[in-house]
Amino acid sequence: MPDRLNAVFSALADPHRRYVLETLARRGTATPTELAGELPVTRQAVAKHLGLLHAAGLVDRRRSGRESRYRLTPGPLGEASTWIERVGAEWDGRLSALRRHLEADGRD
Amino acid sequence: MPDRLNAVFSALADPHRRYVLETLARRGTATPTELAGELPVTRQAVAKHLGLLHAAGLVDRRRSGRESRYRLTPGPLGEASTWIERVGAEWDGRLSALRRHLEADGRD
DNA sequence: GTAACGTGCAACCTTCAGGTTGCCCATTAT
DNA sequence: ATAATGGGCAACCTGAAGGTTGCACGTTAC
Repeated sequence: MPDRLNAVFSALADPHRRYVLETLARRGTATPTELAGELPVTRQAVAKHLGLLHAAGLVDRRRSGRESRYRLTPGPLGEASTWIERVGAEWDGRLSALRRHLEADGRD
Repeated sequence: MPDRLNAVFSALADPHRRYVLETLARRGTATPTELAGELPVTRQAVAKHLGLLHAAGLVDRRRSGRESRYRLTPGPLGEASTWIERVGAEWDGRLSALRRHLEADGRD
C-alpha cells in the first residue's frame, strides 16, 4: 500500500502540479481554465495534471454548472511528510547512537 | 532553484530509491552490491538510482579501496518537507479564515 | 603474475509522462 | 434556436526514466 506514496511523490515531482497545489492552498478552489491561464500549457494539459492529482488523492473535483472547481485535499501530503520525517529521525537516531559510541571508542 | 525540489521529489517517487534511503538511514552506509542483493534489480540499476540520489544531493559517495560506500545526506529532505508543510499551513490558514468568515454555511 | 571482485560507463530497449491537436457533450448566454 | 463557453476524452508525438547486457578499469586475493 505504499503505492500511495508513489502517487503522491510523483505528483509533487512536477513544478506545474506543485503550482496547482500551491494555488489551491492559497485560493481555496480553481477551475482548469483558470489554472491554464496562469501556466504556459494548454487547458488539456492542466486537466491531465488535475486527473493525476485526483488519482493521488490530493484534490477533489466538484462540478457546479458547466464549470468544475477543484479543491485541495491535503491528507496524502501528511503521509508523504510522515515518511520523510521518519527517515530523517532514523538517520538522526543512528547518528547520535554512533556519536555516543564514539565517545568511548574514538574511531569511525 | 526550486529545481532542487524537482530532483528531490522525483527521487522519492521511486520505491527502490525510497528503499535505498530507508536502508541508508537505518544502517548508516551501504555499497551498490549490498543494495542490489536486497532488491529485485541488477547492480547497475542500483548504481543508476544512487547516481540520481547523488544528483539530488540526498546521498554522498565515498570510495574506500575497491568498494564505494554511500551515506545519507538528508539536507534536501528538509527542503521537501518544508514545502509540504508550507502548503499544508496555507491551506489550514485559509480554511480557518473561511470558517471564521461564515458560521452558518456548514454544507459540504 | 593471474584470477576474482566491486565499480563505473556506454549502448540499447521498452514503457510512460507531459504536451499538443481535434472532436464531442453539457451548460449558459443572446 | 443558436452561438459561445467550460470540460472531458482519445489519438498522437517526443523525450526521458528504469531496466538490461556488455565491457573496461582499479583493487584485493592466490
